[in-house]
Amino acid sequence: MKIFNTLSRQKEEFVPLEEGKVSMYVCGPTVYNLIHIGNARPMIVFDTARRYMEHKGYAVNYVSNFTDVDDKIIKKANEEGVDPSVISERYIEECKKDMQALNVRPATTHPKATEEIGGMIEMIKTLIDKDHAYVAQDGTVYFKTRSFGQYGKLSHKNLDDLRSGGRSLLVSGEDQKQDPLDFVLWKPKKEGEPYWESPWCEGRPGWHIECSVMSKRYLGDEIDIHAGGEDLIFPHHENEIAQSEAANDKEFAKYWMHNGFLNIDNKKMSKSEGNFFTVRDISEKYDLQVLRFFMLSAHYRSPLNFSAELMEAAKNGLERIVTSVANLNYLLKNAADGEMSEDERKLMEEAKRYIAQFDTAMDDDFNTADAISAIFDLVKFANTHVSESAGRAFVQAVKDEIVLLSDICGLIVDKQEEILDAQIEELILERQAARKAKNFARADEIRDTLAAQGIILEDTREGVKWKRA
RNA sequence: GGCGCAGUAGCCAAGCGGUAAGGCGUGGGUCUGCAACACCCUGAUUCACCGGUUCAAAUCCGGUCUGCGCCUCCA
Repeated sequence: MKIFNTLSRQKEEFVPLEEGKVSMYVCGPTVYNLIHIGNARPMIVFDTARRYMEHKGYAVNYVSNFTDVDDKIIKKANEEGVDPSVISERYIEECKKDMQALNVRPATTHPKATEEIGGMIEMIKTLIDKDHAYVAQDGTVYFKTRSFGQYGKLSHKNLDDLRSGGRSLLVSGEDQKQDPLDFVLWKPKKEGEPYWESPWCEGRPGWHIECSVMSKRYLGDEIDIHAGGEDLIFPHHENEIAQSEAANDKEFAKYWMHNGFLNIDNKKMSKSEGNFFTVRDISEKYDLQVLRFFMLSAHYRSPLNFSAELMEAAKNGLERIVTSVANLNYLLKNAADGEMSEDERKLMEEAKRYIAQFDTAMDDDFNTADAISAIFDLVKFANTHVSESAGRAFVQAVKDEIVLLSDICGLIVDKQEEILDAQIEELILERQAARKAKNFARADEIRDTLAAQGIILEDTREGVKWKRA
């Protein structure tokens, strides 16, 4: 399995620190609002990476944090006149709902920044002891960026370029920095802000130190994979590396993975542009499986454009897979028991090729676009070769394959059959009778009535089927 | 200014040295009372443009054009 490592800017063969195990940290959202569809991309793609690695037999320890102390949370809390924890708890719950609807599995651990303050103070102490950090007059603790020789290795920037970047780095309070490149580890509280006691002042942690500490606590000093959006490369991840490696004297993460950005109608999503969508917004119009399918249809490192037309196309594409599985379920009902025939066995051998095709794609830096094309090939195979005459074992085997591959992508394609209420059931029967009597006007009338209720009827060779619109 | 990414059919998107996957859409056909599903056929003599390397290039090198991202909170 190869993974594109931002550190080397190359695909590298994945070799875990410990055989059979993977430790993975994914930077999670700041919970001050409902998550937007851009937040959903890393959740979906790295959840898919995790699922694939588990499919390959790795035990994956997957950690993803919630940043629950931050300016935006405090601002919102002040607006509502409530404690910041009310805001963060609320949006953590909402985020978990969205994740579930996206079929993103919960992490092994979801640490919260506010519950890890002790560890942060410890790490900051260590950094001060090692002379990688210093305390300014007002109690702010800064990381001494130039004390970490490898600073810039992830973002491939050199310190002098950063300095001569043209922009003034002197924001308020910046003048007490020894160097404009230094960044905050701990900052003093302001009036009305939540704060914690520390050896330096009552205050709260800087953003970057959170992830260094939570990663260390739940995964150890050295981890296999650290992931997040590409915008986090600099400064967030660069700073994490500096903090962790300076404090622990070990390589922080072996592989750094970054997903590309999601644009809306070819523009960056932003509230001021009016093209800002939360996951919740999308869920009102689509099953979120469609969003997931859409995001996996391109490579995770490519920029991805979101639009209504593209969602429609994704919806239809996913539908093709779901329909195929529904057909197989239908065939399963009346299929004959017994061993696979010789022909079926041969066909199954052929079908195995698609699994190999899928694995090859995923092994190549999680090429989900290619992997999904393998699922489509399998669907075509099923639609062509599995018919009423097929035996149960064969139908089941083909279905299992489609479901397995879809499941690795986190796509639910085997829809549980619902029980229709008696009234609808009766209408369907009445329609059948009408059709038999060639009373098509009545038959169509019933079909329209049910369609208005969101139930679509299809008369197939094998009988009447229905599905939800 | 620094660093980086992208440009493949109407749309989306793989391929990254061996002669263009897949999906959506369009049009035609088979099936069907009709519709839907499904299946078959329909699509780039060509991969932004110009040069170069090579037996061979969408794939490598150089240049041009266009779009985009990061360098500040941001997935």
